[in-house]
Amino acid sequence: MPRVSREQAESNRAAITEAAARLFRECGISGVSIADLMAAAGLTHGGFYGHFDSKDSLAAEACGLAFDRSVERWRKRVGEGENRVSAKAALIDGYLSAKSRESPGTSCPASSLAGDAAREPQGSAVRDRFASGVGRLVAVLASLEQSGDSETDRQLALADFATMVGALTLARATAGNAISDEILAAGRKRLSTGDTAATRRPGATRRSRS
Amino acid sequence: MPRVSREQAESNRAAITEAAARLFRECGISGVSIADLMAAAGLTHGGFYGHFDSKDSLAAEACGLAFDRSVERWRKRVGEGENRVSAKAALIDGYLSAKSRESPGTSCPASSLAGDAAREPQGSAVRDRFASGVGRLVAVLASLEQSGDSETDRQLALADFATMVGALTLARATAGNAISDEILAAGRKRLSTGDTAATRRPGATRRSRS
DNA sequence: TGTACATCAGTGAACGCGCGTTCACTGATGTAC
DNA sequence: TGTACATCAGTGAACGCGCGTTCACTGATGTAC
Repeated sequence: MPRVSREQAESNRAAITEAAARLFRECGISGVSIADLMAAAGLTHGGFYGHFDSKDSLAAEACGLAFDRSVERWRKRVGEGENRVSAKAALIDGYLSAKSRESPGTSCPASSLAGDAAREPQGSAVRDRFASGVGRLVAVLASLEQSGDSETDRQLALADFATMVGALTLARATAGNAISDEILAAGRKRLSTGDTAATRRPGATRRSRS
Repeated sequence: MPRVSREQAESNRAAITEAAARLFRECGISGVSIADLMAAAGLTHGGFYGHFDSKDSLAAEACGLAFDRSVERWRKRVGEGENRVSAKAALIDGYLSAKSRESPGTSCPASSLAGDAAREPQGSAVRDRFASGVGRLVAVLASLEQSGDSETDRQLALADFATMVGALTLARATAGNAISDEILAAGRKRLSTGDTAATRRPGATRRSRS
């Protein structure tokens, strides 16, 4: 049955990358074997090196693909929002949801792959894709801020993104424990109302907002 | 040379756990072998099962130990602060520092082990220790809030902690790229000034604070 | 206190297993005429 | 358009390696008298 059309081969390659983008996010890069990956794409393991130089090289491509998809989805949601505030609220509520917590394979790679990326050697392809992906997601978030100053917008977006990634990551690591839902809720509240310790310090007046 | 005093054996066991608490945070649980661990404790790999039932069982103990140390350090810093505000500022500045980013082996396990914990099966000992550790760190943070309402204090602490963990995790995953420092700085600013998009929305008045 | 012996902490070889990677092979695809 | 042949995508066995775990062994420690 071997020797397949060039078109089919290209589609097989894409299927491997797609499977990798999902499985690496679900199980970690070292948690998935080449055989697992190929089986998920409907192939046997031997053909792998006809498509990729190494597992690492696939990991970099899969990481890039996962970020591409996330950026794409964020942009789409932003386009659907009535205004920046509601678009941002939709993004945050989707991000910090139980559904998102339970589907690491299809949700934000900045959360599901951060641990893997942190342990890749500096200068590795996976790390490069990761950093670039984070930058692109932050840029989408920054486009929704309205401080009037682009530097401030970026700082706000970076802090918001850190809260989103931290809350989702911790919620996943504690799933099954009551604190997991609490973390998601606290993250949503922080990002929608802006409540922080500083705005809550005694003597500070709380502003109501629409 | 074998057969060592009971006292020495106990100290060897402690050395293995200490090494594991450091190496697991640095390299991930699956990134360190039993032989690595034992060598780091000055022993050979064969003696491992005289001390622990399995690698998993050691991982749980090491995870617990790492959190114990973090909680201890946080409490100590809190005790040293002149007041709650300055204690919290010291905690945050230490947490979101380049030094902390570069020393995952001795800093907060909530950041360095979150990815590992998320991929452990639910109900596993490692996950239990992780969730319990997160709860204890959040409790220390909550004791520094002063909203006047303990439920609110807890929510503020959970959101702050998510920001801290997210910023440190992302900073580690992007270390070597300019965005890494930006993330740490944005996290520090958010947690010290309370700036969020909501407090920055046009028309919102910023309060100055001491 | 001193002696004789049982215990058991640590050693290092060995186990089975799964991994990333390689390779000889197959036979449908693509191409040259 | 049809034929003959070279190409090469995919197969499955095999490779070397490192892993978690087991085990027979050693000899200092701890204990019973």
